[in-house]
Amino acid sequence: MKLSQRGEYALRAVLVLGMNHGSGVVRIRDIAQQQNIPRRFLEQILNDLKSAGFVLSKRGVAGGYRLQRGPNEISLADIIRHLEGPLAPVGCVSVNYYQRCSCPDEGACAIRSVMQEVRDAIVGVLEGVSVAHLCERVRDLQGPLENPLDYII
Amino acid sequence: MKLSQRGEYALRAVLVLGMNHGSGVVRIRDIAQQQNIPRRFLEQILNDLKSAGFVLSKRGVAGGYRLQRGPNEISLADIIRHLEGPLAPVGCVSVNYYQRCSCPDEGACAIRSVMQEVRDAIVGVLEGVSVAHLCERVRDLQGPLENPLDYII
DNA sequence: TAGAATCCCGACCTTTTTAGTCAAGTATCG
DNA sequence: CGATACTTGACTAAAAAGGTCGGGATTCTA
Repeated sequence: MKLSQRGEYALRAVLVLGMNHGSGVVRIRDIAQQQNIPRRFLEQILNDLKSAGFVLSKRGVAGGYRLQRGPNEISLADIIRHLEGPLAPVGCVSVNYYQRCSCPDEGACAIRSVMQEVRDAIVGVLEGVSVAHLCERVRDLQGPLENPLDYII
Repeated sequence: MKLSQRGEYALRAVLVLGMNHGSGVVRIRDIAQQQNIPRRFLEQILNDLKSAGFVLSKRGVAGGYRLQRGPNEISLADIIRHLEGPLAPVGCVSVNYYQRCSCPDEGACAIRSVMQEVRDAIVGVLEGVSVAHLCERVRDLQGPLENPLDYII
């Protein structure tokens, strides 16, 4: 039931971009430094997020990344699904990535019905939280600061 | 956010033992056949469940496995935790297997607070379902049958 | 228009995990 | 005794995880 390191890094990076939304692009280097993420690895991840349409990039000297859509249009579920595949604990209860399992009778499988509930619980939380919500939480958790740049994400 | 094949097999096997609780032991072979689980692999898994104290075994001709504790004393959370480790999606919100993560300030980490909720949601379901509950669901899902042996799990 | 900064892309690498398999041994029943 | 089951530990192949690296393509600025 694990989120991979890659997935966690992606969320942290997106959150940084969320906090800086509206004020130009942010460099990979800065995100990596602030978040303790290996720079080269983060490059790879952001590239992936870019081809998935979550972020945009700008090349050259004043280059960097920013969110493509608004922070309130991206849910954590979206991001994690793209990076990790199904949110469901087993394929046979996944809505987006259904896969039949090897049990004798799927329709009457009790384990499946429990996993269904687990899936719904997970999705319920993750669909309900957008990047914008996440940014709000950052502000709530850290109290009001003078300078937006001082927020530690 | 995945349950491994091994974990799924374990749950299925335990459920079979749950359904047969009180009527002696069940052979590996029978569980494997009924549940489409590779026999040798299942041996390994049951052994693991045995050393963890979930099941007991009996050797020899009329040998097999049965639950060690009562079906209502074993929750799915227990089993999965033993097999897969933490239920939490990230180590920094795990109660039983806590591990610090690399983010700058864990206390004020917004992602962590969301993952906390995800963890609680997962644990909420899985702690609440015992093997006995699972057996009930089997009966509910399949309707009342003549012979207890006819239940397909 | 050169050069520095930045993203871009694909290949590569190492370690760990997953999903099994297998052989030989030990206990038990009849 | 001998057939039947569990026991134990080693072994393996394939995939995933977690990165690293070199060199290319853009863009800004002096």
